[in-house]
Formats: sequence, structure tokens, C-alpha cells
Amino acid sequence: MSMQTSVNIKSFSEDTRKSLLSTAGEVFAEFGFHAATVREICRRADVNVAAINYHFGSKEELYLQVLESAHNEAARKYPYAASKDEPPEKRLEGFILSFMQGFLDKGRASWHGKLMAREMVEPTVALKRMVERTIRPRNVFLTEAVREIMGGKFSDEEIARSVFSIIGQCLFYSHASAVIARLKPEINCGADGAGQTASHIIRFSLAALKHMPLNKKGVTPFEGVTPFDGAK
Amino acid sequence: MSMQTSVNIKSFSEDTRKSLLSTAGEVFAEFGFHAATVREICRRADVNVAAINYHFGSKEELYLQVLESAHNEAARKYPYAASKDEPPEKRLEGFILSFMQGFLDKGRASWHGKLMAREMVEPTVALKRMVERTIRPRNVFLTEAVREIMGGKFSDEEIARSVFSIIGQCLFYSHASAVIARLKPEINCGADGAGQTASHIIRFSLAALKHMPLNKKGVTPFEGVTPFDGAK
DNA sequence: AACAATATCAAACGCCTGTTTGAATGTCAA
DNA sequence: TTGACATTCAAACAGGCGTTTGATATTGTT
Repeated sequence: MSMQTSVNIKSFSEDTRKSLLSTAGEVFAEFGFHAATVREICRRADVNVAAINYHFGSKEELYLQVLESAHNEAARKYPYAASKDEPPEKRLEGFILSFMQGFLDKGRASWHGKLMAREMVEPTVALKRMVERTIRPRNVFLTEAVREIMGGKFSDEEIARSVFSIIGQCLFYSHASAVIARLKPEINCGADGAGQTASHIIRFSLAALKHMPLNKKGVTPFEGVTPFDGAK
Repeated sequence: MSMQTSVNIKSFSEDTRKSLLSTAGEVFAEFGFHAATVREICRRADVNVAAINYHFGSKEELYLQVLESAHNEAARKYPYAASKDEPPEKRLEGFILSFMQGFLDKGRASWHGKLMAREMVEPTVALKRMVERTIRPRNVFLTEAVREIMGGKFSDEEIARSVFSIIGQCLFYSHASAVIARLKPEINCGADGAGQTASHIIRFSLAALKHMPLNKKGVTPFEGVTPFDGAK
């Protein structure tokens, strides 16, 4: 291993590593794992193309280490978990705002959130780890708040689906940003609109959680109705 | 082989075209435009690799024609638009169920819905056309129903965001299916669970639309509060 | 039957990808 | 300085991609 003793004016090794890690986070967050190319990463980091394989072994291993460091960085920056003794509504509020900032913000702070949003749509080998390490804990936290808000009359499945409904609203602004920009360019859905967006999702979701009717067992709203079978 | 008697057993020209169009729809819906390869399409269609460029000119042109025919097919199969004289709640119900079936169903029927969901996350040259041809009309239809349900007290932006909240809930089951499978495998989120899923989204959304509080102008729930600034 | 137009085919092309190579350079300990 | 090691570099590699080619086979028309 390297580890030169004493101080070095130029300790290239560590510099190149860190530079690559940082630049790769930027490029992966921008293009996703598959569309990002090692040549683009190395060009931005101003290092030779061979550097990635020398320092990390492969593009995939670099990606995994980027996720690792981005995770740690994000965990410091966005500790979504408000203290447990806050009322569930406050916890939900806090979660939604920090969750959305986590992928709408600009700069390194949002890399992990963007990578997570991409990993959902276009999974890589990292998905399993990301689910257990990041997504499941957040899901548990959110589920507990939602359960308290909804009261005791709903099944676990209904609660889980309500959590999905909340997350789905949030992720829409990440996954469908290209469509939003074309469809409703007047709506501020970027980083500076995160507060507005979160505010709407919170009001929408709290109203839903507090007023959603029970699902009549065995009866869907469409039972016996085929209103959209226009084609034969 | 024998007996090429009478009518052509193989009328290659049109057959190859249609076979390619159909197979390409399947492969594009499964992998998306970029990840799908012309070699895989041709392999499944059992035609030579040169066939795509001979009959369509390019992979991209094939994709555009696949979208065209998938659009027409889906428009016949899922005429989401319930008649305008139905109450808005019924129109919303109908839209959500048929929208979700549009990408959760199996087989050709769902190709257009799947391609649309992919196009949102990973736009191609086809996005603009898809927005104007499919997404915007649906958005208008849904917006009108939502506006009627919410009453006259909300701004256009609040209504548009509420539409996003509904669409976002639906698309979550398409965009995050890999995560759902890992996180909550017990929940039925596939084609046969579309009714359940739609039912939940409808109840959740109707409750939200009917009980959502007005946004106090200039005051977000977080005004002056920085509860998640854990890092310095 | 014979010709011209159309369609299929195996093979190759040019490009881009992640990765490897082997020589050159830099760094530290003796 | 010397030798050993770590790092950088230009260049090449192997493989996949969409596409093109030129020969071959099939079709429609006369």
C-alpha cells in the first residue's frame, strides 16, 4: 500500500482518489450509472482514463464507493428523523421536506438523493444494499408516523399503501421532471420550489390520511362496473 | 421443405415489418429505448439484423413508429375519458383505474403505458410528441375533474399540483416496482393487484381533494423553522 | 420464361464502451 | 545515488453497439 510517511507537497494518490470519488458522484447523479462513462468522469476530474481501474478496480466498484460516501454525507446533512416525541404530523412534515430537499437541492448534498431516485427506476447491483441501508429505515420511520395519524382502524397493507402514496408524490418531482417542465413550465419544481412543493404534498397527504374512508372488504369501487371497456 | 404451392406461404415484406413493429414494442417496453438492442429485437422476431434499417431506416425511427401504433392501440383499449356528464368523482375513478391498467396489464395492451412511463424518466426525442399527444390531453381531463372536486377556492397551481399528486401515486407503482418488490413483497402490486391499488389511490386522493386546507399565502409550515439542519 | 424490383442474408464497418498494458515518471528508504 | 515501490500516462484491447455493404434469393410484371 501507499501511505507515504510525513507530509507530502503532492500526495497524488489520495488526491486522485478523492477527486475521482467526488467527480464520479457528480456524473453518476447527473446521468445515472449506465449512461455515465468513465471517460467523462476522468475528463472532468482531469485524470487519466486508467485511473479509475487503478484506484477502484472497476466502474462498478467506483459507483459502490460513491454511494457509500454519498450516503454518509447525506446522513449528516439530512437527518430526516425528527425526535420521536414530536407529534406524527410534525414528523411527517419534517420527513417530506428533507426527503425532497435530498434530491432537489443542488450540489453534492443532493447526490445521494438523486442516485437513490435513479436506482429505483433503473436498478443496479447496489439496489439491495440501498433498500436495506436507506430506504427500509426511512420506510419504517414514515410508516410509524402514518400509522399514528391514520388511527387504529386500517390494515397494515392500507398503511403501507398510504406510505407509497406519499413517497410517490415526492418522487414524481424527481422522476417526471422532464414532463413537468414541458407540461407546466410555470410551476416551480426545482430546488428553490422545494418548500412550496413539500407544503402541497404535506397538506394533500395529511388531509388524505385523516379522512380516507375504509375500504369495504371485497368491494372495490368498480365492482361489476366496466366503464372503460370501450374496445370489444 | 416442400410445397410452396398456391398462395405464398411467406409474404415476407409486410410480415417482417409487422413482426418487427410488434416485437420491438415488446422489447422497448421491457428494456426502454436505450437498453433495448436491435440485435435482441431481430433475434426475437427471427429476422436478420439488417431488417430494421431496411424497413424503418433506423432504430430511432422504428421506436417512433412503435410509439405511434402503440398509441393508437391503447387509445382503443383504454378510452379513459368517461363521459363528461358523469360526476367528477366517477371520472377520476375511471381515469385512475384505466391509467394504472395501462401500464400494469400484461401483453401488448400495456406497451404504450410502459413506454410512456419510461419516456418520463429517460426522455428521448419522442417525449415532446408524447406530451402533446397523450400526456397533455389526459392532464387536461384530469385537471377538470380535480377542479370540480376541489371547489372554487384553490389556485390553478394548487390544482395542478394536486393532479401531480394523483399521477405521482400511480406512477410510483411503475417506476419503483423493483423497490416495492424488495421492500413489501407481500403487497400485490402487479397486474392482478391493479384494482386494489387503484382503489387505494382513489380513496386516498378523494379524501385529500375534499379536505385539503388552503395554503396560507406566504407562510409555509416550516417558516422560520430549520428542524433538519443537523449538519453545520 | 425473363427481366427488374424488392427483400433477405452473412459479414463487415466505424464507433464507443470498460478495461488492460507496458513504459515513463515520481516518491521514499537505504 | 541507488533500488523498490507507487502512480501516471498514451496507447491499445476486446467486445457490444447501430449501421452498411454487396451478394443472393424472392417477388411481381411482362
